[in-house]
This record gives sequence, C-alpha cells and structure tokens, in this order.
Amino acid sequence: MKKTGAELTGVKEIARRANVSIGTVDRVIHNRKGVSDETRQKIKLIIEELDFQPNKMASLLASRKILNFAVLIPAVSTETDYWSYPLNGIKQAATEIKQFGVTVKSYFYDLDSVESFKLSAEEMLKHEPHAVLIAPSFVEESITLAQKIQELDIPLAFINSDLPNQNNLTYIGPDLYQSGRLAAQLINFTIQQNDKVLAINISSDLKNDHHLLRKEHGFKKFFEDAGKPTEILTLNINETKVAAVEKALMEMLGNQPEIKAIFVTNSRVNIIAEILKKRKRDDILLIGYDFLKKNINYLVSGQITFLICQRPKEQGYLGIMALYKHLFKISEVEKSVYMPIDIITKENYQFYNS
Amino acid sequence: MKKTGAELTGVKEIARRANVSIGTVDRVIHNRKGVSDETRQKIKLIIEELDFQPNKMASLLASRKILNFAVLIPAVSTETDYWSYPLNGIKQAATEIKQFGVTVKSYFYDLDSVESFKLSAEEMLKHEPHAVLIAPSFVEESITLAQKIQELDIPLAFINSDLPNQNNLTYIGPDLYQSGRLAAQLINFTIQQNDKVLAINISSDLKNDHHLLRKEHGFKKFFEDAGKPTEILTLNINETKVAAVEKALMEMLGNQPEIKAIFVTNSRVNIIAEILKKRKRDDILLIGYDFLKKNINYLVSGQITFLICQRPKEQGYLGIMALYKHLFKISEVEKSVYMPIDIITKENYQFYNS
DNA sequence: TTTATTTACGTGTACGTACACGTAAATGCT
DNA sequence: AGCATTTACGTGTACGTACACGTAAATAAA
Repeated sequence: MKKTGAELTGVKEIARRANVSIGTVDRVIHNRKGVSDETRQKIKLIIEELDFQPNKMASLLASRKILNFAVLIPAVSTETDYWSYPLNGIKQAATEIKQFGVTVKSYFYDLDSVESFKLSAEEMLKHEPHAVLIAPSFVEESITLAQKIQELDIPLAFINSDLPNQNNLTYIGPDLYQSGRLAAQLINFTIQQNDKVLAINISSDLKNDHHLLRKEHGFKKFFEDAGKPTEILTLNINETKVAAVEKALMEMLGNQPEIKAIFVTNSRVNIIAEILKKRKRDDILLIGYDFLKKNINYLVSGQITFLICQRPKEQGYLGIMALYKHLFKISEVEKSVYMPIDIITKENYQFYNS
Repeated sequence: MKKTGAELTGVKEIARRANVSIGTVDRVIHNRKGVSDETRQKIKLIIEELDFQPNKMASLLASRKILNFAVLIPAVSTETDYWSYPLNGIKQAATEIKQFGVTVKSYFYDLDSVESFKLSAEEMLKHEPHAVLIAPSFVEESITLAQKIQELDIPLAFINSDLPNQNNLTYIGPDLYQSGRLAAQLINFTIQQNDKVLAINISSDLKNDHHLLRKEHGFKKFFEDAGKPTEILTLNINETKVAAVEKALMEMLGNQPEIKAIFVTNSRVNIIAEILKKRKRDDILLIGYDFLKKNINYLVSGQITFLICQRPKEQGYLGIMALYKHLFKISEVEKSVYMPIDIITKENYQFYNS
C-alpha cells in the first residue's frame, strides 16, 4: 500500500496550471456558469491533457448524495417462487451499493390483480424515488406508470418484459421468441420421422399473457424454417390447477398417441411433469422454463429433460446496477440487454447460480 | 438528492456516545492497541447497537491506498483467441475499480513454453504486486510460484484451473469432470442402439494436459452410470495441425463406421469441424468447447451442434473482483467458485456475451 | 523519591471534491 | 455621474475517516 506522493492530477493541479482557484475548476467540471469562455477553454484543455478523472470517492463524499431506488415487481407467490430470484439479485445489488448512499425499497404486486399493481405503483411514487425499476407485467397500466415516471424525470429500468417506446433507460430481460426457437431445436434432436410435438400454454389469463405467445411463435417458427414436416399441436389451458390440466392433457395425449415431446411455454412445466410421472409416460421428452425448486426436482428425477432459463437473479441485479451506474455516471447504460438463454439439464444444474 | 442531516451514525456519533474522541473509536475499529479493555468493550457495544458500517468512500479517501494487481495468464495465440475472453473480463474489472485506486497489470506467457511462464512470473514479482491472479497452466512451476507468493503474504487467485492446497484466496473456473458428463448427456439424446461415440483429445502435450483427462473421464463416467452399452472410443492426437488430425481421424472413421457422435475435449473442435465439412460427414454429431469465433462459425453452419462454455470472461472479471473485495474488505470471498456450464447452440449463441 | 517508560487517550491535519458565500471589477441603467 | 446588477472569480468549510503526533496519568525502574 503505497501512499500518493505529490499528485499530478486532481483539481488542485489543474487550478495551479491554469492559474485559477479550484473553485473555478470546479465550475468548469460541472458546467456551471460564472467562468469566462477564455478561462473555461484553458481549463478544459488542461483537463484533457491530464486525462483528468474526478476522484469518485471524494466526489461522492463531498456531494453526500442519498439516493432512494424503488422496485416494483410481482410478489413471490405460493404457486411459484420465480420472483424470489430477481429479488435476490436486487438485494445483492442493494448491498453492494449501500455504501455509496443508495437505498433500495421494493414494492410488490399480485400477478392476478391489476388493482394491486396500481396501488403499489401509487404507493411507490408517493415516496418520491430517485430511480425506478419495474417488471411491467400489465401492459396498459405499466405504460401509464412509465409516463408518470417520465414526467417526473426519473430514470426507469424494465426487467423481465419490455415495453416499447417508453423512454426508459434500459431493458434487461429475455428474448422470448429466441428462447422458443431454442426449445424447438433441442426437441428436434430427439424427434423421429412421424413423431408429433405438443406445445402447452398454461395461464389463467391466456389472452393477455404475451410472453407465452412470443415463445410459442419462436417455437413453431423453428420447425417452419427447418422445413420439417413435424406436426406441432397446441394446447391452451386456462387453469393452473393440476386436475384441470390433467384432464386437458390426457385427452390430448389420448387422441394423439404420436406425441413424443412436450414444450411448456412457462415455468408451470412441473405440473405437466407431475402428471406424466403419475401416468408413467416417461417416453415423452419434456421441456419448459425456469430454475424453480419444483422444476429442478423433476429435472433430477428425469421427467423434465431441459429447462430454459434466463438468469432471473442477474436481471434484478443488473437492473439496479444500471440505474446506479447511470446516476453516478460510472458508465453508459445499454438500452437493451438480452440475457443469455441458458439450458439447464440434470448434468449442469448444480452450477447454475440462478 | 437529499442531504444528510444530523447523522446518527459515524465515528463521531460513536465517540459522542462513548464519551471518547474519534481517535479512540478509530483505534477500536482497526483493532489497534492503546485502548483500555473497558473502553474498547463500551465502544464495540455501541458499534453493534448502531450497526455501524464505516463510510467506504471516506475510508478509501483517507487511507489513500494505491494497490497494484498483477495478472499472469497465457497470451492470446494465433491458434486460438480463447484467452482474449478472460483478458476482457479482467480489463472490465480493472476499469470498474480504477476509481478506487487499483491498477491492474497483465503478464503473459506462452502455453507452449514453460520457460516463458517462469520468466513472466519473475518479471511480475519484481514489480511487487499487492495481489496476484494467475492461470496455473503448468502445475509444478505454478506451485513454486504460489509458494513464493504465499511467503510474500500476497493474496492469490486462480482462474481456469485449480491447484489444490496452495492457500490461495479463491479459485474461479470450471468443473471439468462435470462438463464432460454434460457433453455425454447431450450426445446420449440422439444416439441410437448400436451407434458408437468417439472422444478426441487434441494437444501437443497430451500427457500433461490434465484438463482433457478430467473431461474425458466425466464423459465416459456418464455412459457408465447410465448403464448404456454404448461403445466409447478414444482418439489421442499429439499434433494440432489439420493434416495430422485429418489422417488420424479418417483412419478411425474408416475403421469404425458406426461412429455417430464426436466429443472433442477442448476448443480445437473447429479442426474436426473443418475436416467433417470437407469430407461431407454431416451425419456425425459434433460437440466441443468454447465460444471462439472459429467455433461459432461452424456452429452457425451446422457442423458443430453444441459448444460447452464456462464463461471465460466472467472468470477473469470475478477473479479480479475477488481480490478487490478481499483487500477492500467489501465482502468475504468464496474459496471455490465453479462457473455455470453453459450450452451454446445455433439458437442461443447470439445472446451469449462471453 | 525521582526519572523513564508505558498506557490511554485527545488533537490536528490530510484525503479530493462540492458548494455556499464573499468580493472585486465590469457592465448596465437612469 | 451615481447606483444596481452581473460577471468572474477566490475563499472557506464540510463530507467521514485515517493516522501521525502530542500529552496527561499511571506504572515501572532506579
């Protein structure tokens, strides 16, 4: 640990070289007025020459900023612990930037209730955050919220799903279409000539679940592009209860005995796995989404072969860090960050620190 | 941006509550002597009560530490650009922690020359780094180096491959055995009853390349555990030139026409891909390692089906950050961090920011 | 008992930047 | 010309911590 000797950088050195006080240098650095064009230019030149980078620690210390970030995401439900992963990422980021004077407060909404979204959003805005991270599950309400946030001139980040043209700072999340294609590719490896493939959407609000449609689209497009004659069937199930799903599934499988692979377009793949296990249908390849405990269990026991996963924890982590980097001017933030599309199997799940 | 009002935290507040000066509090915080046990206890109690966390910015500023990190990794060779990825991660980390007074200097060695390793290591130690990150490719020489580093009481991190019992701060890298198993699992999906599988090791120094052996072991163990009668052949090639590889490969394929899948145990899978393409053997499934440009090209064109990858960039990034977090006491550092084992295909490579 | 040493503290300055305030000089206005 | 305002700076203090230095009191050594 060496000490810094007589430094050749810093506002003091700049001031010395320009024959002005550090106050003037400070004004130039922060683009404040009160400096003659001549002096300003001279100082700017010296800053360039020295490649001066303000000492972040000193700067943060002196400015004693306190920033409050707000997060609006779905609550962890009993049905799925998916949102616990982004939340963990958010918490980790919060821990890391706490020392820089940033607090992160999370607000939750119920995925089954638009009303809860609106209420939580309102509550959040009441606290006048300096930056906002949201998972815009409900399209219309999210647009309304995004516009309010924009009027307040607060940086906004989206995770998990994107909303076009909302002047948001960044979007961090999956490319749904492409993940559907990947599922198709994986299935395509094991499929024989006359096998059929089944895509299943399970959601209590099917028509509004744009996620599922994008994935299904990518899935079908792959086979189309591959020029394969493979028949792709679709099963939409409007309920998430096992009994209802079982009824629909078994009817389909009864009518279509050639089905040899099933693609479930979301994390509810464990419901299908449970049914297949019960019915002893281990001849069917099953592929679905997300690193949930339930799903991992079926991955290990063999009912599920592949899980596709897009780093939910990292989405939360990067979302917060993007806001931080923007506000503290650490670096530029990318408008869109698409997460890698990970493939999880029995043989690599141990190392997936979701 | 709110200002901090009258704070209830900080050494000053602790000093006030304990009826001592901040100097005494400072001594307690840094476990220095010169404080009576009684006072020390009182202050420690108050610190706990307040859950006091020293202001990192102020602390860094006041201590004006300047730390030099040294990195010793293989040079980017013309044959493979693999090491450009860890290097990029290292550079990114360097950029991020530069503002905290850390400089990172990289030293390179030639993977074909033990001598170059020793020379670079010596050169590195001359500069008296405060922390060291190395990729210990040569086992014996690395152990010698690790011991020297330990004597100097400098924190040491390994990436890419581990060396047991070297008192290193952390290891960040792949689990080779398990990645071999994963390759086997992927191949196992498409294999028919009587198909044979070929594992190929390509290295100019086969007997010392412990990486390859670990992977091959995992690969074979999978089939063993699965209780499959699949025959696994092995081909060791001591040269990396296409002509030599081609001769060995074609001879093997000629003798064993039932080979339907090939597993290359390192990034030289592109050599095999080139040969298979030339010989129009697209009936063979090919799987290998690493997100290199050459490999990605064959992934896109279809010769290679899967690439297994263990986030080389992240290894470099995390290695540096681990040293940083340790020295700045940001957080505890894990002894071993195994990277996720990623599967790259034609359908997801676009989003793999290696 | 006197002197030297150790213990247990307090004080002051520094780190590099931010920002409020002060103030000469220049300019504008009537 | 006389006064108000603006321009273009300089100065001082603060941020929270680290650390060197100073010093009174307690203890040990003579």
